[in-house]
Amino acid sequence: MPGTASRADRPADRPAAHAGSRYGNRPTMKDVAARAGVGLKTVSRVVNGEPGVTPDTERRVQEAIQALGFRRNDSARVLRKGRTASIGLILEDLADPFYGPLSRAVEEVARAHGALLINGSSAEDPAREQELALALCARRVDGLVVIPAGDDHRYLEPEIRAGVAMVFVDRPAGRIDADVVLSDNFGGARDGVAHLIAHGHRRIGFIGDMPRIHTAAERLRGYRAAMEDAGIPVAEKWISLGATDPERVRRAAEEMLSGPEPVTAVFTGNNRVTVTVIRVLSRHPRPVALVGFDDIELADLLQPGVTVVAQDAAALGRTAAERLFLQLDGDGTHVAPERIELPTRLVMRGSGELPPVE
Amino acid sequence: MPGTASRADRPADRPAAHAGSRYGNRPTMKDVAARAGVGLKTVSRVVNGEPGVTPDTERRVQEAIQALGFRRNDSARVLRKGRTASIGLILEDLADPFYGPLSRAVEEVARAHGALLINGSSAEDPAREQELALALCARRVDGLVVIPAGDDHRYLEPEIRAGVAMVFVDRPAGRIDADVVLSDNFGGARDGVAHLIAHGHRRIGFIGDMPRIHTAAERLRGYRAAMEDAGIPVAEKWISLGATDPERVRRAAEEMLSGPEPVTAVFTGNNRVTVTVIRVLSRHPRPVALVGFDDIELADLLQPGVTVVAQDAAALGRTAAERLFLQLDGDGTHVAPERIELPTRLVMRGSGELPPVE
DNA sequence: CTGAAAGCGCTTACAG
DNA sequence: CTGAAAGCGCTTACAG
Repeated sequence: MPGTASRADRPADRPAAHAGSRYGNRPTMKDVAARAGVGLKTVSRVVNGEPGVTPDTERRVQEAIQALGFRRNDSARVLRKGRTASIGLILEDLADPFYGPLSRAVEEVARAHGALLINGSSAEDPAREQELALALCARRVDGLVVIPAGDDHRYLEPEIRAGVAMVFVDRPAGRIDADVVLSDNFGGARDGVAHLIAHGHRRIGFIGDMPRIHTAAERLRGYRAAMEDAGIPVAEKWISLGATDPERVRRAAEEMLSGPEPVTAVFTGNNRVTVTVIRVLSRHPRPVALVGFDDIELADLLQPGVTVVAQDAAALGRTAAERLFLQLDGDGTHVAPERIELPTRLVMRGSGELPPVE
Repeated sequence: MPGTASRADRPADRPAAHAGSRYGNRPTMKDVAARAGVGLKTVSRVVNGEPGVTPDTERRVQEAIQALGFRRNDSARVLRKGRTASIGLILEDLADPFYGPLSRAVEEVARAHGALLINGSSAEDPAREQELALALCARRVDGLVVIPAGDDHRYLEPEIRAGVAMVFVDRPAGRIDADVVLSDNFGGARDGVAHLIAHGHRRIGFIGDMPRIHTAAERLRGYRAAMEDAGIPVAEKWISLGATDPERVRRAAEEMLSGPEPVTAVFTGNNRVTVTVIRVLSRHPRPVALVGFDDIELADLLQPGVTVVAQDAAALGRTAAERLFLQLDGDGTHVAPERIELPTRLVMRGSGELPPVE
């Protein structure tokens, strides 16, 4: 007899499980209900641990679930419930050691709130950031943690109005009012450069990232402030901004280290720049002092140890994610956007304490 | 007049957007259809760029989309279409520099196939791995790339039967037949240890991860093979396996470096162990040779440079993800599980070429 | 070229 | 304690 009890709703000629078919052919609550001889709602109650099911009924449903290998389709559930229990994280590059701990911290907070994390790398491309962010919104993530690549986020306004929680980290949002969690880039850089000045340097180079990146601009501002505080006029040839690829950085470093009045110290604007400059300095004939923004692994074991302005990537991620869930878990009263700034820490290891050598 | 044209289906007293409500109150295709004065299917056609809509109709629909700020709910779309265009990646710890590039590589392949990536850290806990994997299956990811924490993956069999693509990376699947992408852990370790032997060492220590982890066991096997090939009997006190936390590793290293017949060289079983051992050796009175499994940043700048057996984390991720989409994009013919092994590379930088010092 | 009806797999709001 | 009906926001399969 065609159309058995358990699969009455499925034609016998339904294609077998294979790539391209609907989820193989997974059993649904309807299948479980048919097999257990109960209603759909009863299965739902058992699956979700809701009360009001007799032990005997429950047992029959559980047996059917086991026999069929049923697993609730959370994707369907979500459509009905409204919340997807997932958040998105858009960062520059998952492979960058700075973002690993940040990402992990966001994940831990999400996990504590029962949410999954969807990760995406913008590759520092504003168009790709936007594409990713909107794709995640289309998937209806509950919230988005964004490390901005672009400087105009008005494209997210409709999403925010629609109720998507949003927090920007590491760099502020562009042209919209939103929660932001930053390191004290200005203060950290100023302290790092002041540290070099305190050790007798006056010709200090600054090699940073592209100036359109907020952190790069802020750190440069810190450099200028420290120099100005010390009454040292800055020669523009001491400053080099641009991509952080090794070739560009190498050339920049070699240039400011040569000529009649070379710099005696360098302040590097982020971890990738620091690594390349360390390589250049290791082959340089005379000692040059170095302070780098961002900590790097093994910095303490180099000769000399690398002095850095360290920021706490995990704390940035954690703070941002907590802020996100604050928006999400609120009672509906609007949470006013805030700007949270985390302190940096000067870690002295030797390279920043070298005296100037002419 | 209550119930205007555009929102005829929404009661006037519908709660305003706030946390907890359904997606704020996003417009749906139905809203767009009402506003444009067309049918639902026409909106669907325009949104999905399907043919068969007159320019004039299309314009009206586009205007309604703009005015309402409509964005298609991909989560609903997915329910109907079957494929979610998302894959999951379960790894040990996103913050570990080894997994960053691997994860990024998986993301790039996913992106090329139009899929999003959901990341989860197992924290080396089999229970957490299972919880995560099943949660992702409940979300109906199309496929799963798993770096196993546990050694029994039979719990995934129903999911595989249901059509979820699955590839294991870095470590093999436990007790199920599935695609696996590995580095040549045995061969790499054997070569690394043979390299130390070739430089005159006989008392060589091995400090590795917990033996239940496949990579740790394989690398130890490589160590033993190299020693046996050279006819060197291994003293068990030269071998230390366990957690990779700095304290444990430090004690293990100090122990085998002390006593009447200390080791003259150490082979370290992964990047975290290597870093700690470098710290120990930097304070040790006499030079000790070192070869580490996994490359580490700045290894070339240390004194001496650190010789390593490098594996290509990005290639592992890329290969695994490509294999996953091979399963997914297939024509339905079953793809037989394969075991793919990627070569490692011995990178000589100095520490592995030090002669034995008694 | 266009649209009404049915359905994806669940939950909600009710009614018994 | 239990279940039939309606609905979440889309797409599919048809019919005009």
